[in-house]
Amino acid sequence: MPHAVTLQEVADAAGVSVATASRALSGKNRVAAATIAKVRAVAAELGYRVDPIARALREGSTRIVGMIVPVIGNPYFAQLVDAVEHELHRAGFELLLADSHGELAEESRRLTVFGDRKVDGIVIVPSDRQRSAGALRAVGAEIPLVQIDRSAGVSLADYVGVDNEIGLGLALEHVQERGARSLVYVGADDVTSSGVERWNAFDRTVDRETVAVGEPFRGDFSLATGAAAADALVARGRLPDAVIAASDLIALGLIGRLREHGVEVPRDLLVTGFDGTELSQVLAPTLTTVVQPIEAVAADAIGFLLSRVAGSTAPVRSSRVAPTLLVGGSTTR
Amino acid sequence: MPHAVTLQEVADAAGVSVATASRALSGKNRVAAATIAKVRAVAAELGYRVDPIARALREGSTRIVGMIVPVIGNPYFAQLVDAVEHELHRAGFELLLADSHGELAEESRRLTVFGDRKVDGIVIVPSDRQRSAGALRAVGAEIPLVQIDRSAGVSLADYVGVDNEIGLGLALEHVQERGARSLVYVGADDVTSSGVERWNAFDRTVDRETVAVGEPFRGDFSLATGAAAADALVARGRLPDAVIAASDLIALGLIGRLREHGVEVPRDLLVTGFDGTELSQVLAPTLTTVVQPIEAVAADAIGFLLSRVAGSTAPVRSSRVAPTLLVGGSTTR
DNA sequence: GTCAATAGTGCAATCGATTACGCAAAGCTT
DNA sequence: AAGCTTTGCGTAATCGATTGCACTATTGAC
Repeated sequence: MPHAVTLQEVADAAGVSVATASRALSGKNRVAAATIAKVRAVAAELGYRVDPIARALREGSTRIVGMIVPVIGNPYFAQLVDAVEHELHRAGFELLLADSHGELAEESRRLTVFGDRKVDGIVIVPSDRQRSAGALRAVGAEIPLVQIDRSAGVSLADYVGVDNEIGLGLALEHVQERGARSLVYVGADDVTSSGVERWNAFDRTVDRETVAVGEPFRGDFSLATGAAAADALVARGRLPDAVIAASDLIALGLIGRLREHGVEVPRDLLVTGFDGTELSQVLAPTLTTVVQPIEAVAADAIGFLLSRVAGSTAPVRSSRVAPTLLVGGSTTR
Repeated sequence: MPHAVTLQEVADAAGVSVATASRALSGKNRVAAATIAKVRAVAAELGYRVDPIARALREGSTRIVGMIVPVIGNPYFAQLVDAVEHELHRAGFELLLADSHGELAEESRRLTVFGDRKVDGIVIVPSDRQRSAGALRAVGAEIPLVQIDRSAGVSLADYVGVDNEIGLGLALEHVQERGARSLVYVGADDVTSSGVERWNAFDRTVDRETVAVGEPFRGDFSLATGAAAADALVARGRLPDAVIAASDLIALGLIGRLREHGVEVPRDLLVTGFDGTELSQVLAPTLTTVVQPIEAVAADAIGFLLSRVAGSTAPVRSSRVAPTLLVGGSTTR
């Protein structure tokens, strides 16, 4: 094994002390121009690269950011991880990933490990709107932390997410324009902030004077919830004109199961999704869905995070990114 | 900030030296039983936890494993990451994740970073069957490395993946049983090992005496390839009895786009997938697909990797896990 | 009761980089 | 030319844990 080059070796080869070599490379203190050139040349020739571990020990900074998502298997989160990773790499940070599987205990354990490992910052999609707060507050007091997509309290730490009110509004407006006079909401329960917000947005925005609103169906954000909702709708007998789903997975699960019951979308029923995952745009019918600008959300979140990492003590910020509506086949007959 | 407890503080509180404290906690050298008890009690009370960075500097081991996947957005890889992460956590390792986006340069850059960061091991899905080998060999000489799902040469480093020959065989046999007399293969190009292996398996296994084999369509493993293949098939005019797709995403993209052309699966055409992603089992029609035992693959791979981390110098191993066939609606009329 | 073996512990080096401090040489002021 | 400032660089401490070596105290053998 070609034994990694140390700063000491560079210093020796350049005929200076390690201290000078370090300064020459960082350029942070006064060093003669000639010395800088010499040291840099030698370092390049020897292929010197700083040992991130030694630096981390000394500096207390690892240039690693930890991220916790509830389910990496959900394509929306996969895309989010991808976007976050991209932003971090641009800024020279690595991504330490953990999956909480939606479990509070696991989430809190991972947070502790991140603390021990001295990550420079944490990006988290809190698993529980209320009960995640404790662990977040504790860790957030020590390490810059940004909540993304979901929140456990916007006063707790910086937050970036989509504006669910706008999103639901777009979906509602659209199906009403397409003539839907009876609606059912299929979404997630009150455990997550997105679950609450989307339901509230629907509940407050829908105009009960002009449309009939059926009993909502609420589970989680998965395909399975969509499928279960389909069964329930069919069992109820009369189908609504449209279903507003709180995620693309729910919508896809719903459409798929409805088809098994002989119910075709959009022929018998309109459906809208939420997220704008790639997936929703290739299957048939393509989904009319509220598109989250994932890249923008990730960029904002990492922006917040890195400004904190750089020492900003600005008051807690909360950013809501506006989604757009993408009209597909699921509401077009 | 509650200032992390150091070993020095534990030692002071217990009235021993740091050396003894360290030995008492690790239990690796002879220390009086009473001292061990005392130190452990004090450590627990103070909430001491070793600083992984200091330990890493001293030991040269980080208890971090790096993983590189081509596209985290592909649900199959998302599930693979999930399974790998699970196995690693069980063994007390953290996961540093990077996405190569299928680019060789990016892949090699991430490998270098992993080396610098002194990860204890690397799990990689090589992006290129041939051209990934160089970087893999270089890094693999220094750090335990296991290839998973795809390979850049099974003699290069340990490898664990599905047995594509068996998988394709299952799919072929199944559609023939269902009466298909003409087939088209839709898969990935020769850049990846899976692309090559699945095509070869198809090509060698299919019995050209009893079935007509149409011109294959090859792209990558994405939805888009499936959609493009659908366009091509329709453009050709006569549809085959069945399409054997090399991934679930391809199959789903294909089915979706075919439907837009008015071609229904399985009514007009049978389709089989490959991977057994959760997704493929909820949409309608559910997919007949070759199910990869992802957990088993991940467990084997991490088993190989950790035995190397522990110092094994056994000859390079290669493990093929047998897939099974899950029959769904896409081949059932 | 002497000597060797061994258990238990502390001192100090080590991993590799960063940086406070101090010293010598050079430059500047009056 | 004496005094002061500035420049450039080396010495050594530091981050926190692990461990080789040395030293003392205890135990056992004969």
